[in-house]
Amino acid sequence: MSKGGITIEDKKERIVRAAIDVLCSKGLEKTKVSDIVKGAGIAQGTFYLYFPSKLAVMPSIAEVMVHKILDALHQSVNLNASIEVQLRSFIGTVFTLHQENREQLALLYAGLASSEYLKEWEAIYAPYYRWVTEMLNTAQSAGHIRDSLNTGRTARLVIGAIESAAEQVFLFDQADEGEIEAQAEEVYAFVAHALGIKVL
Amino acid sequence: MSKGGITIEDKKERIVRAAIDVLCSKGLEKTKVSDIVKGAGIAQGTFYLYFPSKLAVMPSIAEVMVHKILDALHQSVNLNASIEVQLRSFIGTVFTLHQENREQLALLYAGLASSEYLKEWEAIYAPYYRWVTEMLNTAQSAGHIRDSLNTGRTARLVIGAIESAAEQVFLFDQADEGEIEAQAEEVYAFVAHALGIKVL
DNA sequence: CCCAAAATGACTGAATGTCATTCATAATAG
DNA sequence: CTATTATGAATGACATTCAGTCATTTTGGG
Repeated sequence: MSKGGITIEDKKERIVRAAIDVLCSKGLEKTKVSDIVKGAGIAQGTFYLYFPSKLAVMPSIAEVMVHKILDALHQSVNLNASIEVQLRSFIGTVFTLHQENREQLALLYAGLASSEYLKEWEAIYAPYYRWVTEMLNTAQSAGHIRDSLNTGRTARLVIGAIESAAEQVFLFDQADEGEIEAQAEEVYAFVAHALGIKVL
Repeated sequence: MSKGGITIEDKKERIVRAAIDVLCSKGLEKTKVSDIVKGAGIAQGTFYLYFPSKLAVMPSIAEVMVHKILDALHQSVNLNASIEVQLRSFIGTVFTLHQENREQLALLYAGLASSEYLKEWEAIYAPYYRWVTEMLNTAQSAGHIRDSLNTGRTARLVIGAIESAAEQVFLFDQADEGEIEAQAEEVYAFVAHALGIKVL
């Protein structure tokens, strides 16, 4: 606010935070820019100094979410463990994240899909894809998964499969614990076979 | 327009058709209800006799798209062929459809994801899931795919994997022919292994 | 150095224009 | 004549814009 340049109070960040808050509680359609600026404690016009339109916040929100996912994965997936164990924690983590952030994630898909922001998805997801590709590379070098797969392409397929499975359980059904567990187990078997995991 | 009850000119259908047209060319945000009614040749207010809001057309559009997908699949996938051949035509068909209707499909994801219509996805996709489940059931009974998989759950995973692969090629990249072919081949291998297809 | 004067640009919020939605009325049909 | 369906102008809600405000920084004359 004053002193030595520390508290520059990044407005953009505050807007994104407020946007996530409001959007999650009111949904995409019912969220007014006036709600967001109220949450961020700024004036209506200020919003437009940082984003050209209401929807333009979406890519920033997406980045925050991908960060969250990667953080969680870094923490829970032990890259030195066997590929089976890694895959299980991967799936568990994604499922937990979807359970805890279903609104945010639903929001994300809606917002990014809308409008012209689809293209940005690729860039935003890039670090996620890279991380999984790396994981597959290691496993492949070690001879734990089939040689015939292309790790880059397959990373996307793995992510797609696991995320769509998680979405289905948490977004559409209000599934009970057993249902969730069964779905997680099914994805595990599906992906494990797809990767051609070799039991040693 | 008059005669014996034949040309009742289903307004609802005309609205949906017009909506698909306009939405595809202008995108979700830039499409005005006035554009849709102009395309359908009706008055502004008439729209609201058939749909409670602009977004409410989305589920109807989704139904049309799922119909289109199922029609194409019925036509191209020979249920008497081996599961390998069925899977290949399945993938080919989905890829072709995504190539030819990328705007419609992008639109669809955006529109359904928006707002409260997410829940309807399940119902709209049901026949699609059922069809794939049936395909897997047959293959499983014949011992062509692994016994351990649950066909219902796996049907969703298969659809998810194939569709997300197709989206990625056509929505984000403007991939060349070779890239598309490579992606299709990779999904085939992925799903074939996932299903545990047994070579006879 | 010191202090006005001038420049800067982040910030504001009322004003504007664009739609989605509604509603009083008209047309049509049974 | 009544019920149903259709109309399109009127309404109100909002996203976006813009003419200013104000704190801070820069300038240059003493």
